[in-house]
Amino acid sequence: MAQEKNTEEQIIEAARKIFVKRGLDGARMQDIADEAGINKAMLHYYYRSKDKLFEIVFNEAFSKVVTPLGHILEGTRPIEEKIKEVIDHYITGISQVPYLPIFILSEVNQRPEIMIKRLNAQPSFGSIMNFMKEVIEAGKNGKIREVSPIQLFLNIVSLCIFPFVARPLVQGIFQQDNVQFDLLIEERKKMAADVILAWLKP
Amino acid sequence: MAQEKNTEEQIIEAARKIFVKRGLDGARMQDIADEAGINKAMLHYYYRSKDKLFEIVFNEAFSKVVTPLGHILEGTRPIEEKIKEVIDHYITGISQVPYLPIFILSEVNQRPEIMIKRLNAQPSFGSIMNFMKEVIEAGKNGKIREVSPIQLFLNIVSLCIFPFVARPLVQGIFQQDNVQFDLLIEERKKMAADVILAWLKP
DNA sequence: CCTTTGATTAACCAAATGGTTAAATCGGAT
DNA sequence: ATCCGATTTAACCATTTGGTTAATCAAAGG
Repeated sequence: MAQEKNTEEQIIEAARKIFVKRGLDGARMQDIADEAGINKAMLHYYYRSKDKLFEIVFNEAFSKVVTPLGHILEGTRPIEEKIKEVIDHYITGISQVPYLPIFILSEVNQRPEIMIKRLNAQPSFGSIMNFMKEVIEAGKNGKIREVSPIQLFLNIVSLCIFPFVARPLVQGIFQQDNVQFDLLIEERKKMAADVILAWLKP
Repeated sequence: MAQEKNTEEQIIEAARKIFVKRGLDGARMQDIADEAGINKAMLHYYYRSKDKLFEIVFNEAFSKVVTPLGHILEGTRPIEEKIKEVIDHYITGISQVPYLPIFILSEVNQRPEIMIKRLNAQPSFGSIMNFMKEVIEAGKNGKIREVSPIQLFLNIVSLCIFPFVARPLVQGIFQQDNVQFDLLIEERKKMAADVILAWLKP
């Protein structure tokens, strides 16, 4: 193990790894300690309890995956451009942390409470609401087909995230190795935008 | 609790409820026993171990959610009709068991092994392969745009399943109650097909 | 040096958990 | 009524697990 770093950050790194891989219920404090190469008591010395430690890891993951959705849709370019860019950026971003979406979705489905606080303390969804208005506007102006902005948003996120969440199934059913899967994801950056824009064409 | 039924089935029902809600790691044998209104030892009397019991519940869930994908695409009607129908049927089907997709995806991501056996013992994916050929054929004939059949398949499944998997997030972000969410799902039966068919238009 | 203070560890603890067992109970056949 | 196998239960067991504690270590300051 690469020691050297300060204990606090070592612990967080280890906790990230174990919690994300095994979930809150499946993770063992001892495993986190082992992963960090330290004594189990240190976990409690620095972070009180398993729940507290988990909260930190979860919030961090939530920020990486959900928050970008709030920001990335800002700007003043035409809506088609925005959509193209958000899809490309988002898939690229998730590719760096492909195991986070299923982690978040699993935990949020099992314990919706952990998300409530986070959403409230997260006013960045204002920009999503802006995007919604923009969609309605563009629909009325005939620039795009008139569609439900929520459904549009859901469609974009579905096409971007689902493949990562269903990865083992996809690879199992279509007998893909990791290289093939990465290629499939790469293709989707352009394709997902094509799908959405074809639908939006007035 | 409604007693009356034979113990074996009572246990399975209780196990379904607890495992699907809490996952393998989060589920407690005692909770299953309580839910079934029987002694914990009965679980082992009828089903040896927690893992064995879980396997039954998981396989059952897998059949309900994944297997239909293999069957529903059969038949000889034009491909656009098939897609429309598969989407409508599939969303309707999942609506009856909306908590199963996240259960399956969570478990499969945590323990891909449990899926491997199941996929091998499941030759019904032959019909998916048939569908793939059909897509390529239709592409060459100019009936639809030429697209990767795997991506098409993934797009369909993404649009159908993701909303159920992300339900707490969707309801949280857009402040929807259950009625509104059901409405959103109902809308998607037609909309998801529109999205796919607009993309496929040659 | 010695003391102090924060960091670290081994040992420990109580509760929870999956699983077992031996005894009790039930139900039908004789 | 009695026997016999299947079913059911309470009590028990070993292990795991999150968490605590008291002792040790190490560096800083005097």
